[in-house]
Amino acid sequence: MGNPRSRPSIGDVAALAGVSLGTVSNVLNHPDRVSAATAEKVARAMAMLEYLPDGNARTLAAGSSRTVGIILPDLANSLFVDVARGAEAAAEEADHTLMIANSDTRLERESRYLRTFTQARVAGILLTLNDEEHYAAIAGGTPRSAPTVMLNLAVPVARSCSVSVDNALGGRLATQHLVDTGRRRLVFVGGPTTLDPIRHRERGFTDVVSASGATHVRTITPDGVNRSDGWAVGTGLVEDVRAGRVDGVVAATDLLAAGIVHALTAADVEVPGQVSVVGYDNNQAAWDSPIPISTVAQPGEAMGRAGAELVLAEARAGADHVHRAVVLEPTLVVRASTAGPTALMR
Amino acid sequence: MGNPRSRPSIGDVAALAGVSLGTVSNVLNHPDRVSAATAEKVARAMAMLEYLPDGNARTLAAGSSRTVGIILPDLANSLFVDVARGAEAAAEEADHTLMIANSDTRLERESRYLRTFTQARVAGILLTLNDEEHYAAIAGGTPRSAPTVMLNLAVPVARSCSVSVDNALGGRLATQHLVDTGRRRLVFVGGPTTLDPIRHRERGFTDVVSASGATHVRTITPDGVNRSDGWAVGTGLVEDVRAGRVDGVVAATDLLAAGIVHALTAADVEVPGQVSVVGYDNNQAAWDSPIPISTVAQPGEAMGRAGAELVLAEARAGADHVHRAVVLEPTLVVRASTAGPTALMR
DNA sequence: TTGTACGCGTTATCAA
DNA sequence: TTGATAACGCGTACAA
Repeated sequence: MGNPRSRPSIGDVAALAGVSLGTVSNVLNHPDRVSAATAEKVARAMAMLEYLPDGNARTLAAGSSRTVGIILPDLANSLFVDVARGAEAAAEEADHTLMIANSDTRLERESRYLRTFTQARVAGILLTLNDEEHYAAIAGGTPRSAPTVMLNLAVPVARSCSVSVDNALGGRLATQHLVDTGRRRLVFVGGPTTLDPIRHRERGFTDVVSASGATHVRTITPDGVNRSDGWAVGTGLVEDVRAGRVDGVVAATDLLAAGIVHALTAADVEVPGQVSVVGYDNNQAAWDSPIPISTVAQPGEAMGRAGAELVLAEARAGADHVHRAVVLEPTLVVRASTAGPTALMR
Repeated sequence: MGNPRSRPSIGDVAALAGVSLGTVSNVLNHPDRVSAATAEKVARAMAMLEYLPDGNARTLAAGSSRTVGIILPDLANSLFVDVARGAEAAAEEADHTLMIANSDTRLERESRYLRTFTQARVAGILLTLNDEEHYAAIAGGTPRSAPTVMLNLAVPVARSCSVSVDNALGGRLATQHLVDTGRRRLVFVGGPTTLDPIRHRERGFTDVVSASGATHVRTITPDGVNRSDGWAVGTGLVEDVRAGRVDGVVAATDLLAAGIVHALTAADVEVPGQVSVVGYDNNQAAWDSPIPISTVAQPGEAMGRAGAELVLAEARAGADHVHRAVVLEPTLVVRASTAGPTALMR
């Protein structure tokens, strides 16, 4: 069994320890069924040979592996790094391993990694999407696979578990904060409307605006949600702010907000003196901005953790599992970009 | 073969297509050995059953998988995200899949994921370390495994391939730039001395200092390399700068540099008017700082790409592979924190 | 408590 | 070109 070039197999261990093959397997998977003495012998043999069980053979025989796969849309976004952290912690506690794949928000890659994880027979898959269309495309075209929970996107609970953040609440939080600090002429800066979370944030915005009697001056929809897009938006807002037509901005992402603030201050508009700006995500971009930006923090780690726990629970439950939709709550983080006019940055 | 609950196997496809099992395998792995007509039949059967080959059985039989594993120390550092990107691109071109694991710089996790990848029989492993001690610990205690290439740390070429960046050159680049712009009283801000790359950066620093006749005022060694550490360092430098004892700072990371600049400007010290500051890594922190920070950019994507190519080459070559050590060159990125005194931020 | 034999889904070899 | 069959390394009933 096993020529010297290949890695030692369970048979080599058995031979060296002078026990049967099944016994070695037992010390690995059912230590209780084996006497302390033999367990010891076997352990020594394994150490001598530097034996490492073959995961593929194991998974093949057992039916599923002790790995959880997570598909992330953007590793450059610290939110998703937090998600990975949380998922990993939960997986680790359940004695599982987390494997991360980066989809770059591209549908083709999302489904490719989904396929890869499925073929690997992972115990569960965490799929992080922020685009409704991608979900629709994926929900249709994928063969039955491991338990999958959707992260960051609320989906019909009939189809799968999901963990999402209440984006409408986040929008309300940001907007209410502006209203509470005396702002009345508000602008919402969004992004591509296919991005589900952003649509919900805008809904929260409009809810508060109408309830509070503030004015929804307008919604601006840049092509993207990055700093450069924000810069363009901010430049376009300069005149409105100077004329007193706008005194508050809710941006759908921190990068957007950072760009807006940058453009505004570059034009000598005072933030928050003349206009307050709130971002979203609590990215590094928010606290790292010349004027630290107030923002809505998403519970990334909690999301990852909840996802991993759900998917593992589903893996255990099997057929009689019922899907659950967990909705987490974002929180407001107040910084200089919305403080009172006196709290200018020094 | 296969009760209705489990996924269809290659046997089910064979039965439905009316061919033998081996033939189905051939259309999958050796399409040339099969007639167009049967290939067509089989393809149709696979589609009907939504057949997906089992990766574990595949690698078990074939000996190794078409997956490359990468162990990253810190997903929050954009450098490593770039590395992952490059590795993924190269893997994809070779028709392989990249799996990412996050070690958080913890030795225990580094070796755990190494074990996981080894058990999974991945085609190759990319191990990103920045601590010499961890390398020593790992080089000793790991059973023979898949081809492994070290990223970010130059190791004896006798032991494995590696892709690293010339940190001494980076240190020279940063320091020479300071000297070229008229700075003479220089401080190096490092970090834990077990961090190999940082030691090399400091060596580059001292090389240029002595060659140029500038003064090495001192080296400061904070506990960590983050923004808060930088803030503390910057605060401590205020008096030295005011007194003209220090006019240039080379920091080992951008976060450090950002903290230093932040502390300095908060104390009304002009950057770069009174003191220039250079960072390292070209992180988001560098261009996102109130005063954008000059820095040394690491070729992260190139590093990942080279690593993946090396590891795949080694996997193909087998026994007669000879290790190679690739050393990449960093580049200087000049921004406001070192521009002439007139180029103050507005 | 320990050993035997079979099955997991695939690849690869060899005949036909 | 196609079909039968022996590995691949391990988990697990079942028998001893």
